[in-house]
Amino acid sequence: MTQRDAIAGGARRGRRNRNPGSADSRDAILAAAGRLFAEHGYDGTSLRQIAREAGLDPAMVHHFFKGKEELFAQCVALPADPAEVLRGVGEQDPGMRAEAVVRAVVRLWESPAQRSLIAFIRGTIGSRTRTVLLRQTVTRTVLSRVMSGVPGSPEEVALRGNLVASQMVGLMMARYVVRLEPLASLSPEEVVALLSPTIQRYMTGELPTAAQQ
Amino acid sequence: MTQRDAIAGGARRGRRNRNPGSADSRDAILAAAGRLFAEHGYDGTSLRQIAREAGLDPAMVHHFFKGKEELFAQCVALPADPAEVLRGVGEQDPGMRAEAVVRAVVRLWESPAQRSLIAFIRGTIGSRTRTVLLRQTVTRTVLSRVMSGVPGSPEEVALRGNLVASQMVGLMMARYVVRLEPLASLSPEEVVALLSPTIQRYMTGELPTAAQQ
DNA sequence: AGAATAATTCATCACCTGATGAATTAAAAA
DNA sequence: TTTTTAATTCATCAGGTGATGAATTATTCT
Repeated sequence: MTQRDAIAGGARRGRRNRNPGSADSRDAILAAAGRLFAEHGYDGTSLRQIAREAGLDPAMVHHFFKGKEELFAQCVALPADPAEVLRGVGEQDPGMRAEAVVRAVVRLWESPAQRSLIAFIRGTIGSRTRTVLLRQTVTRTVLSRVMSGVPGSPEEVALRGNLVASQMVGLMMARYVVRLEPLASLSPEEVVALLSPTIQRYMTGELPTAAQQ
Repeated sequence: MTQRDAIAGGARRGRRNRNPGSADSRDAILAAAGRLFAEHGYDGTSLRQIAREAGLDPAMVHHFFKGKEELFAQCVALPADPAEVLRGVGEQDPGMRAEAVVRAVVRLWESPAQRSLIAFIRGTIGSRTRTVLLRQTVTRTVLSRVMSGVPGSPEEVALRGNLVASQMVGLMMARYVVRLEPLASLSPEEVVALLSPTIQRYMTGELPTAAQQ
């Protein structure tokens, strides 16, 4: 009598005899992990919570993923290819590029990738070592595309890129992470209209220097 | 022979016979906790790490503080009284207030409170529940002061406040948390000069609306 | 001097964490 | 059909976590 007593709470062992219509266990884990990472951050989320949320045994997580780090990476790596999100932006004339940049970023954050992005932010900001990775990603893959072709010395362009990044990061934090109202409820186009002038000034406008005492 | 063998590694029990010039243990704990919370966030920092960093027994933490939550609160609550930091800003004419606002914020972040502020950010962003607290703090105690006396309907002023917050939050993240270069190395006055026009426009300038269609 | 109080260490507790390996069962491949 | 592979559960490990209570020693109060 190897068969378990059906009345005893524990689920039967072994492979399930059918996928009852719903998604794969692997996807269930990814979905649950995405929600929880986005809500409680990396350290604040345990594999057992994820398994419980997905209705599975904790060991399944290790069966499908090498460990917590890999699961987090899988949850967070998908959001979007920067090259894809910023497609066409680099070819726009720098003097009119701001609107395209803001629109691309807002589009991305309105997409289903939003949860992964929030998880990424929460998981990344929480640790200094992970923050280094964020900085490299931002400068090498995002800013290089956004700022390509902008006139000026390399240092000046780098500074302009930093300013652009500061406003865009602030937008993401305020609108999507902290959810300040009424900013969080604005339509995408309203956001584009409100921020584009700032971004354009940072990219190609006049940059004031510090007043000499 | 209740006395411990001096050769055995363990330190002698009981109260230390003198403060050898250095700071109190309580302060050592606060200092170590501040550093570690700022570096690894709330969940990523353990009481044992803090005690080790401070050169003390882990039980000391519970002797001086009720628990981890209270220690974090003590580390993070001190940074600054918003009323103090923004002293005088509210009385400035709204049409010329931006510079004062940016300068006050940058001054605060250049002060010794910086570590606590970073710890606060790291600890707060990591969790959704804590983020709610951040939102209330920002809107009720900071924005209300910054935006007092700005003309316009309440909704419009709230939106302007959100925009100001988005740029200031972005500045803090980019310059102090992520440390984008060259922005992180600029002098305070250069930062003030670069950001003030944006802040002023958000506070009292023209706000473009979304283009129809 | 004696009593009260504060600082310090130690030995634990109960719990949670990520991880591993074996056993069991179904599906897929041969 | 037989074999192989994949999915699932269980029992468990070693270690870290926050927390507590008692024992020990010094300082301070009376």
